[in-house]
Amino acid sequence: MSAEATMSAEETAVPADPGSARWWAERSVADRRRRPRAGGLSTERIVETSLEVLREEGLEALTVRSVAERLGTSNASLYRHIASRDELIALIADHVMGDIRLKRTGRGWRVDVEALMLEMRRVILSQPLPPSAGRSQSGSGPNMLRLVEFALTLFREAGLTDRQAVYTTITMIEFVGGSTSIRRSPAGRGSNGVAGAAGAAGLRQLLDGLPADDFPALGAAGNLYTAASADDVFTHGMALFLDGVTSQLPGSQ
Amino acid sequence: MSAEATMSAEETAVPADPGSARWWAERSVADRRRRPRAGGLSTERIVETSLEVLREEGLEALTVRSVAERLGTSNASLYRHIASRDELIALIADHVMGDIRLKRTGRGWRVDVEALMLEMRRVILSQPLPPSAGRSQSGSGPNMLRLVEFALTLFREAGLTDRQAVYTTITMIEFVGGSTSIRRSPAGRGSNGVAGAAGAAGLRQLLDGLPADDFPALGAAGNLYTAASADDVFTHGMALFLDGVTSQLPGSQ
DNA sequence: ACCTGAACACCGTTCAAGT
DNA sequence: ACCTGAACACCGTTCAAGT
Repeated sequence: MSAEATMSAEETAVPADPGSARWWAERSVADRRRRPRAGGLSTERIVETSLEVLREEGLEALTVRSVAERLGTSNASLYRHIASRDELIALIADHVMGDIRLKRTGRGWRVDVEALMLEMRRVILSQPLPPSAGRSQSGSGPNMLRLVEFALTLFREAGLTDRQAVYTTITMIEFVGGSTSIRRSPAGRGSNGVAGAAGAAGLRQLLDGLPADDFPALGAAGNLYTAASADDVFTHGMALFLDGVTSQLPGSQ
Repeated sequence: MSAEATMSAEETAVPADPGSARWWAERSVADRRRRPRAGGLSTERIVETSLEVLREEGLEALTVRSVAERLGTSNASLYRHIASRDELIALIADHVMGDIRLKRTGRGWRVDVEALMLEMRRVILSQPLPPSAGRSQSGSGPNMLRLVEFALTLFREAGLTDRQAVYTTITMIEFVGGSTSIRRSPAGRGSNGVAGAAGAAGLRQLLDGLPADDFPALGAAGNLYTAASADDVFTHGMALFLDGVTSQLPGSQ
């Protein structure tokens, strides 16, 4: 009864944060009572066009105005389908996650989880939205739920308890998200190919300016720190994670 | 020689991305030739005032204009100390990391690393900048380098090779960063206390709307997924990480 | 019912002109 | 050398008025 009161209050209360679970829930309800016209605007067309803008001009150029212009309408028209720019970004963030392919190899949970993590990383890095912009807003979208369902299945079959499977799934998503958002050398639009090299040179320059006495470990391992590639670090971190999961399985003494 | 050419070219080439290693390096050079006046503006005063704005009104209210007004100067004056709003955010992001206390317990590497991770999480969550905004721009700042030095020391003393210590340190930072930026139920400024409860209710509502046949695992573990607290998930993920590190130590067969 | 021109209330950033 | 008024070129969002 009090649960029901909570449910119905959600419609009228403070508007839900774009990308939050409640926002996705309310949006799917609102979508059902929508009656689209042929040839008219639609959320999908808006998202598709937004991706074009992002790919060609980057996040800062993604304005309600630029998307409307590309669609040949007034910017005010978009507000019939999205309530704010933040909602647009939330929709894009989950839409892009739809590119993640979920498949079993038949060679055991560890191989499958590893493949899933690599696939997540590939999609997050190749998508035109900066990882930092999309991540916090995509966690509860339909495509992410699909991924959660898949990961839960893998971990349960591996032998984890339901509770362990849930926690491990969330941890996996957080880890992949974290490892894709830091350290992409010069993030953003002005991406000339020199990115990686410039990043390493800048780091070298930074370490050289440090007082050696205060940073003995960085002095000793600095070259490795400078040279560490994001791919290698991810591979290492993924192994740590998988080893950790293995140590939680019933069989492992 | 070609290395020297690279170094000197960096001053004149494309401006460095705020928060990137090169940006921090160039900034520390520029800072040395600055000659501040008594009672005048300074980067520190600007950062301090920005934190006030953030604490009281949130990220969207943090404008060059609002900071200038609070300082009693023209907004144009800030551009003598920062080149853009993004630079301001990068400075804030690292400044806040200075609150992270680095200390040894004397009870072994695992206890120390665990304390460090909890301390990072505490500071990142209590700082007024949304984790997603600060993270990608703080990785190479002076306070983060201090933390890297400390973590490298712990992992080297634990028995990891320099290469393993470097990769493990980066992985740790990425993991803590990732786990703090997803799933803070309704991120942002409108934070009333009901945050967590509303987030759980929204998630419940979302799962209830799912076709049960397509989501068997979520159907079975849905309650656990809805109820999982961010703290518990972090504790679990941290254990996975530490178990993974343990399995890489020389002693572990 | 849908769409949109025009306006509102802002932004970040620049620069010529002041002290 | 430092500071700043005023302007430039934008934003997201709203809403009355149209079809």
